[in-house]
Amino acid sequence: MSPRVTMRDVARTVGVSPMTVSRALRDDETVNEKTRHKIRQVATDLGYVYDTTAQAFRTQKSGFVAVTLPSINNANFAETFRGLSDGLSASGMQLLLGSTSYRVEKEEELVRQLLTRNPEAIVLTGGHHTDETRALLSARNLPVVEMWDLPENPLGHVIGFSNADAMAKLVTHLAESGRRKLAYIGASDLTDLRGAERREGVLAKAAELGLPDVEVLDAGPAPVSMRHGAQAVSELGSRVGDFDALVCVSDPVAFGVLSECQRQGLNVPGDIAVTGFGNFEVASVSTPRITTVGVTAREIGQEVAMLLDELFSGETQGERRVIDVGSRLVQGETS
Amino acid sequence: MSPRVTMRDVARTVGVSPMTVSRALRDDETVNEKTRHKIRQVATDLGYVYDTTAQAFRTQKSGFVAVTLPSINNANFAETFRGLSDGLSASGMQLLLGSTSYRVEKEEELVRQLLTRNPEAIVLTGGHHTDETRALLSARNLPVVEMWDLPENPLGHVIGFSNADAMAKLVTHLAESGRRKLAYIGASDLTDLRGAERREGVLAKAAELGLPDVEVLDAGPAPVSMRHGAQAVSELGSRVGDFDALVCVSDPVAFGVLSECQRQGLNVPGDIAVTGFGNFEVASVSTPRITTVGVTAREIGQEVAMLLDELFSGETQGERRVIDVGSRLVQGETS
DNA sequence: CCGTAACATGTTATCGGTACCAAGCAGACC
DNA sequence: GGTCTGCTTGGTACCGATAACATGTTACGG
Repeated sequence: MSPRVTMRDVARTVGVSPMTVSRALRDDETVNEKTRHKIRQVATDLGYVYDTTAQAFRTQKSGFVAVTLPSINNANFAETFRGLSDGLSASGMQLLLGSTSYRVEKEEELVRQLLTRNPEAIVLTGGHHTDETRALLSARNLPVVEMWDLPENPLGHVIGFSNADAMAKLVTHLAESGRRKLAYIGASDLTDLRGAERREGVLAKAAELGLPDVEVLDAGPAPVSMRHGAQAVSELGSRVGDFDALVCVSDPVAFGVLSECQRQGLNVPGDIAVTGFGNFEVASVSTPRITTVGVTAREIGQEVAMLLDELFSGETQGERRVIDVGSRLVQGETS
Repeated sequence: MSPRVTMRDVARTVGVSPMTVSRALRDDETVNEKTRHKIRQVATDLGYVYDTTAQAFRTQKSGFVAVTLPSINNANFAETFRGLSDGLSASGMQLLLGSTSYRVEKEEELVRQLLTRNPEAIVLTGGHHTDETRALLSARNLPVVEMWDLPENPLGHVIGFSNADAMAKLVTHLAESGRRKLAYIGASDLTDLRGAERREGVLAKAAELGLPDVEVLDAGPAPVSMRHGAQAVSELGSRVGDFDALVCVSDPVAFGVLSECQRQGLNVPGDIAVTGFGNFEVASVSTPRITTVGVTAREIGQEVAMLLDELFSGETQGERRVIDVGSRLVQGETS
């Protein structure tokens, strides 16, 4: 195998020093324009490929931003990732993506692994982490951003919203529309901590408004999706008549619920209301459209990107930023 | 800022050479077990974090596998990514993800960028690439895998299926059910080349079966999703009555189409059939369930991972692998 | 007691860029 | 002419790990 072409080779061919080649390829304007041109030309001709690994090593700047998502297969997180990716592409940063499967221990392992790549910043989804994760991150002098949540005890910057508040808006809306007997459908276990916050938000607001106790229906372990929503209703059988509103942890679950209700001949919203979370595309396209809470998934990613850009360009000096992007009720036709 | 802790520091503290530390941390069994233990202990105590960048540089092995996807916000590609990610995690490889937005020029730029990170393999979605991309890849001695397609002129290994064949199965099924007048709904432009293959598959099979000409309806530029399907039907207005089957480029589009049909009071499948592609969750949960073609998104990723594992472990010697994972008709209730 | 093997550890050079400092050279100005 | 300034280029060391080779140490049979 022929050894790789390096700057040295380019330099020798052009008749300059490697240093000049390095400068030319990074568009350093102190290099004479003709020289720069020639160097670029020769580099292309020789099939030279810049070695970012070497650069990262020498400069101690990896050009990486580490990102952890609970799941990549979730339209909202994917949108956030896209917003982040697009927003950062200008600055030349590469995203290093890892998926935690909604589990903090997995997150810890992932963070440990990602840190060995020397990221210049790390973006975590959610505000729940193991102590070890917290320790690992605070031991380093590394910008940390938590998103999709408003943690009480943030590790660094925060760009998120309150899951509990968002659900409270829905419950209030349902109560105002005369719904009384609510059921909550979401993941059973405590692995999905954002889901747990939503559930608590529902229970708290219902209690505050003096509604009867909300029944919590188990849709199985996280991540729950359309089929789990459908199944939950199916398992409920005739007991579905006990409720006049089904509050779901997410739009996909709500869609599954809606679909199964339709299959059973129930009238939504006549017989029963259904609500979701996240303003996924399916909520606005289904018939009837699903009442949900809109969160600005894409913008969260963009905001994070903007914040990181500022940090990298040195405009911002460390002061902790906490941005609540909020959420808004999106009234559909299912309530 | 305190300078980072390196192997040298660990070595000094333990009283051995850096080489021994290196060996110990990589679980080299030639290192005495007590020594190994002590080194690990000290490394933890000092807060040492292994520097993969330095390792990658020294060994000229990045530990990266580069992956390009048309879109991350697509359940099927996300599943493939997950399969790949899970399958490779054992081998310690990190995925470097890039999104092409369904454009080959974007892919070229991405490939160029990814190559500077010295990936040990590259996985591309689809079989269409610019000449420059092909040149870049063949200039390197790098395993290349193309997936989600069966390209005529593959760059390396292939794990995919025929998009045209898949659609042909649907058309055959529709024809056998007595449907005659088909419309195809998909992206208009030629950016989504997989979509284009599907369209051609539909047109070819319809012609072969002697069906009337298939009308191609424009759902806008790629990527098209639920809302575009709904909109296409909406724009069609009363002309929807001209058709007895709507063949859609993907399940999300089909769902949008189905939903809008329901909104207009059409009976699916009584008045008109609707079909999708990809066997997305929405197809199996919607009411009625959507007839579609199942592709094994997850398994494609797993297959790629297995292939790469073999390549990395040196079991396989270069011979080009072409795996057709096929596709299968999934009959729903919309046809 | 010696040679040899098996095991454990150390030494040196190196991967490909680039920070830092030095220096050559042309033109301007006194 | 001498000096100074600005522009352009070069030399050297180094980032942190590890491959390749060398060395030291112990065990054991003859």
